[in-house]
Amino acid sequence: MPFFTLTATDRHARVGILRTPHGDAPTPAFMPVATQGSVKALDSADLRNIGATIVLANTYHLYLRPGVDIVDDLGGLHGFMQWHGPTLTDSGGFQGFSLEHLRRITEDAIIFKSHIDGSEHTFSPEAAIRHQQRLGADIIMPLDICVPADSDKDTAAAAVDKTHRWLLRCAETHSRADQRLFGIVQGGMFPDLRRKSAQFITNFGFPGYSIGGLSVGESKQAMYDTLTLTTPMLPVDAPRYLMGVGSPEDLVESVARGIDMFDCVLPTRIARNGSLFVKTGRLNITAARCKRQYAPIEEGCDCYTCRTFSAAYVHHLFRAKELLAYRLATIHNLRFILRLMEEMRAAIIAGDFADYRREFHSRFAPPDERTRRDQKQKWLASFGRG
RNA sequence: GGAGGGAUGGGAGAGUGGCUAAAUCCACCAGACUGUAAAUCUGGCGCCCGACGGGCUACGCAGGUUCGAAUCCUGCUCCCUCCA
Repeated sequence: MPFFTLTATDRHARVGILRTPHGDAPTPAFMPVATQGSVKALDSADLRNIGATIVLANTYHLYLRPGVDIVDDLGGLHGFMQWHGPTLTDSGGFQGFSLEHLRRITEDAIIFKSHIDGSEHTFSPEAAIRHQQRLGADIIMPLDICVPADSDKDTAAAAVDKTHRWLLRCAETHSRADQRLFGIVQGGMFPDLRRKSAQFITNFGFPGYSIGGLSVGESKQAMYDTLTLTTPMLPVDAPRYLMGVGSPEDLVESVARGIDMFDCVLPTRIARNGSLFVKTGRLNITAARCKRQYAPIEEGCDCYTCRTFSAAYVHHLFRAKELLAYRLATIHNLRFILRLMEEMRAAIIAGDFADYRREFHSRFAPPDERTRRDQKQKWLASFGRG
């Protein structure tokens, strides 16, 4: 059986199936993020119950703690976290971006100063692959270089070239036939760089293609434009994975542009901070108006939280800082996203994805983009990074 | 009965003549979070106004000193500790 099969298309939007040694995952697929071997606040039974089919973990974090040898000893990621479905690991490339001030990049590797204890760790392309082979995920990523959205063209071009050189080294090191190594397209917001990257990478015939370097500070329009341009350059018969994306509106827009796989911390992170997805947008559950909302968070939602508890209860749990708040909120947000994926797949199969997309945007209001940008800056500043 | 100490904004608690509508923390109100250094962060938080400025009322109560008082003085009320 092939690794990936397309089963339906509706203009650019696609439905398919991903086959791995640990089971299948229908696409478009959303992968909840289990950075350190756990989708924060949930266990694998919860994941199964909300309909997750494939999850993502992070090589850098698991390498630092507990160490890939321990994960390996316990049967790899699957045995370690007792999730027996499909898995994917990120290489640590993104930490070269998110932990910018804790690393330096040479021709050979990304050299990190551990965010845990300050110790130094060299992530070469080869090491990133070796570690991922021990973690044992079904799909693995090459070590790439991700640059901020406002990078100038020289910076973005240099990152693309190095990503390409590293990709070859990763492919050379990669030896486990049961793990699929994807290629990653970079290129910042520059159409010609994206084109160049897509051409280079597709030349080598990877089983799947990731689009990296998006959702790194650019406007939504810039991201959508880059996707519109990049996706058609990738082979139709391989899965396209948009890395790190995940707001409901972005998922819909990306599926419309032909993306098959996603991962994002947004649903789980904002859940822990009391922001919950509902039909019309986001609901801050800690808001005073929820104190006496005896109805569920979202009427008609099929998640465990909404089937069982009132919004007032979840509101109370957050106010009281009860740990259950994080689990119930995470279950709700992930279920919202996974249901969104299910609905999109159904709409594509039915051939009315355009209607679904229109209907979605007519009711779902994302946060104001200016506010997002301003708040994000302040957030980074609070970390001592501007 | 005697000797001390104390009363500050919703709570705790700084502040002992102007830089104080009053630190800080909590609570409260609102917002943000996109391949997770994130159960985090950012604002707001006396009242009023034609508001990136202005006015009014405020630090137990009542007076007083001073150009100016939460801060000094007098009296009162209440609270706490110790001694009898």
